[in-house]
Amino acid sequence: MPAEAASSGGPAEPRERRRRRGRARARTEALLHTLKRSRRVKANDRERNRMHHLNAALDELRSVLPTFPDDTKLTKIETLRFAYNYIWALAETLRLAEQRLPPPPSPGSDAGSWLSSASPAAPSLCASGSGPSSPATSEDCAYAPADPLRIFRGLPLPAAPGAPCR
DNA sequence: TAGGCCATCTGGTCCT
DNA sequence: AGGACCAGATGGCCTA
Repeated sequence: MPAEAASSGGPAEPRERRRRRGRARARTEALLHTLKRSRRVKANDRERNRMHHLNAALDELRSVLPTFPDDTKLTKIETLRFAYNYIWALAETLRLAEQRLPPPPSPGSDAGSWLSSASPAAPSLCASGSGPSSPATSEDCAYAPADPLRIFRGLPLPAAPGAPCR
């Protein structure tokens, strides 16, 4: 190897060689750019896919929540809050029902043992961490039902009992 | 027109 | 190294 090649771009380097080196660098930079670009495009594709899956799961959740004929589609945040309160209300309903039931006939049976916990250990969605016995008390979760049977998504109690509140 | 909701892009971080 | 996850930014659409 000649001495001039060791020092990069020294004054002794022939012009032609410098030019070739510049072209090579430009080529690798362009290659790097396209590589980065294609990785980014692939990552975008995956991210889009991931969000589609997330939305599909959210749609599934919506589909099992009680809705009303003229109901508009729940937003994402509404769906999550509604589901949270719905689960809490169902668990509370079971708890109340269990309190009124006679003790199970066969003590050994574990049927119904899943009902025995006083209330669901509801994971709180709220930063303030409301207790398991009631859902949602923080500002973010301001949709806490006062009545366990009240399935709703955030508006005041219905005027008439039984009327769907939304 | 402002505000809410949403989809998408993007760069950073963590995990396998 | 590559993928998953996350949060911020941006722009479009819709409604009051």
